[in-house]
Amino acid sequence: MKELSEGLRQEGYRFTRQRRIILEEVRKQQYHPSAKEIYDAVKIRLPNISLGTVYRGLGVLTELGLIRKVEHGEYARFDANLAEHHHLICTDCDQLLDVDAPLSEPLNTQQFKARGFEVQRYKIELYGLCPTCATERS
Amino acid sequence: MKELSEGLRQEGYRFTRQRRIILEEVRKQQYHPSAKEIYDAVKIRLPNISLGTVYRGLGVLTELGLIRKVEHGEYARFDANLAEHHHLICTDCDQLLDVDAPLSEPLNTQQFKARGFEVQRYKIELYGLCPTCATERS
DNA sequence: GCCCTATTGGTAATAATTCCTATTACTGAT
DNA sequence: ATCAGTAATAGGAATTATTACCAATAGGGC
Repeated sequence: MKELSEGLRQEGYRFTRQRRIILEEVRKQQYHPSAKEIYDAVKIRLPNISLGTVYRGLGVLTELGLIRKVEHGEYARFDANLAEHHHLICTDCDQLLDVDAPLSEPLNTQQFKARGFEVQRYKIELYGLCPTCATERS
Repeated sequence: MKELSEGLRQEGYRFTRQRRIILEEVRKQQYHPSAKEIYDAVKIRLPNISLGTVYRGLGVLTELGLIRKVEHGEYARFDANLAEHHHLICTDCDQLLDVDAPLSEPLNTQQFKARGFEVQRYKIELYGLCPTCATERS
């Protein structure tokens, strides 16, 4: 949690019990929890926490780079897995899955510089069949 | 418009004046209009059209592949530019811009097959500085 | 033109996210 | 340790994009 308390202080934020527990709970989740799901999990430990605090906390954690926000579909999801990975959205069952593998050929971000874009990071979303649905089709 | 009328019929949809004009107006827009902006533009030509019809029309057009839906930020945006291109979200001014260039090295989608994923298409979102903001920084 | 059914318009409902305000709790300095 | 100043919180209400609903209308195959 040192990265949290120091990260917060560096940006002028405060290290609060709520934010610590929000981060802990996001890290416990396996599958891209929504703000509401995180709220429910945190609420067990902090029964008085409000949904607004969770939203604000998630925003701060995202800003600090301690979690990732995945915007897809009707609500945002959060992800504490910071290793390079991409997301597959199954066009059959509509699930969001991790593809835990870096690209075999990393994307050359320099190529966009010629057009004036300075790329800092990128996100790849793959659409197709997840392993389960792909098997069922064959 | 033949691709629209035939595409619609193929899927059991009907070719209506509303859908035709929605497509025409999306094609007129340069910068990823929102559903509301399309609604406003269509409303000039069809003053009685309802927002729900525009949403439904955009959904059908997206399903037929005649337009693309770009989900980012607080609302969805639509794009009639079907040429391969990617999107840059400027981390400074928060604008969504087209990067009208295919990748110098196309993404190898076969690499995911080994993990059981059958990739049909993919979307790359670049985050960084747009030409305007990049210039202002230097 | 007739009939069947998808579509429309208008409105109400839904749901994610943000906003507002009084209260509480850190923080840094004394 | 106490105090003052400031930022964060809880709780609820407000906002807003998107969907759902339903009676009336209009494609389009015959």
